[in-house]
Amino acid sequence: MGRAPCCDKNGLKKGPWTPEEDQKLTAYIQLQGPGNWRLQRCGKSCRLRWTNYLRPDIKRGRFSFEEEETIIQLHSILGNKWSAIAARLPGRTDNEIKNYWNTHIRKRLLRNGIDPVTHASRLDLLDLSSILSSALCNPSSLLTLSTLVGNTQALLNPDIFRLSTTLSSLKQENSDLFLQQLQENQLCSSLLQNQAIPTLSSQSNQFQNQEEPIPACTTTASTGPFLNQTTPLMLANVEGFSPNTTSTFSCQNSQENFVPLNEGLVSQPNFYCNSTTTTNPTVPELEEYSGFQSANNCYQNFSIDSVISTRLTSPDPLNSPSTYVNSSSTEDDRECYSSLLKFEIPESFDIDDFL
DNA sequence: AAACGCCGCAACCGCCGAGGT
DNA sequence: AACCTCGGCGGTTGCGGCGTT
Repeated sequence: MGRAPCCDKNGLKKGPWTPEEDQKLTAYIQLQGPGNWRLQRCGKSCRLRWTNYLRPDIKRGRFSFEEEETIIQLHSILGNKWSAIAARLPGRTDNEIKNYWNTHIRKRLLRNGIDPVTHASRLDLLDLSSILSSALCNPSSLLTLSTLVGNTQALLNPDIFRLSTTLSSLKQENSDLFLQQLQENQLCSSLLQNQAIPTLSSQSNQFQNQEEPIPACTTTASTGPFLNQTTPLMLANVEGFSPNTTSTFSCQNSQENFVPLNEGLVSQPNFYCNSTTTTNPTVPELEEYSGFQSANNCYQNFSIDSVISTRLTSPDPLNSPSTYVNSSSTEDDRECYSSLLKFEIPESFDIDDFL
């Protein structure tokens, strides 16, 4: 206990590495191989520099969407075992994954109402706007939402409860009008057209029939803490976020039919928004990132995060940042949100009443 | 243009276990 | 058995870049 840092011994150099030092270390390792990390810096520093930066097989650049999903899935099983997670992500280091988790994924999970430690869905963390926007665009989810909220009173947020109950009653009282409004909407019309597209349904049959229980995970994740802790809530959420709904919405620049909502309500729409589809959205592109594609990816099948995260840029593994919507969004983001929420709200629906 | 604050990442720190003496 | 060294790991920090005011 309390041992002095190794770098304090012998006056070894600390701090950022210079290109010359990098060259030296690389040349040394190419000659001698890794190990015996005692050069002009402490062994630890040399080893870290090599494993985290100089190693030739390190993959540089942004994490791809698939990598992100893998990290989340593995984290739900392994916890903060970064080295174990890194071992399953070729070219990525534990340090890189750890940093990415702390700076990106963790925040995103929190925004989406998921505890990043337990991966449990927490309504008290969930952004109310997520629920509202999804519920409004998917009337079939209203009752599910109500059920979800009713079944989780321990976590109940009064705003969410009011939201769900009011939306449910709204749907029941004015279901014809409500559905008509949605169907007349351009985007929701495209939803109805796209529902018959087989490529989506082929790999997400478990979501098609909402009466059917989602099959148990067949991977090793089935025994992990994630499923045990989160399945009930996740199921409820997934029911509300059918892949059809997700695939329907896309970025369009047109502002027609857009009814501005309260700023807070549009801060976090729940649909992937690929920049490549801004003018001509296509189902395959959305499908690619929908999170429902991978049949053997257990986490994706259950992850609310997979469903409600909003991707704004193309997931080019090298250049594209994995940008997700948050409350401090840019103008571009807002433009995207605006088009995402191109529907009309029935007059009887009082937004202010929710807020 | 300058000041300020935020964010991301590289590097460091402290602890632990394995292996050697 | 006790001690030491080393490699490995997760947590934390500090600096530089960038955006905002």
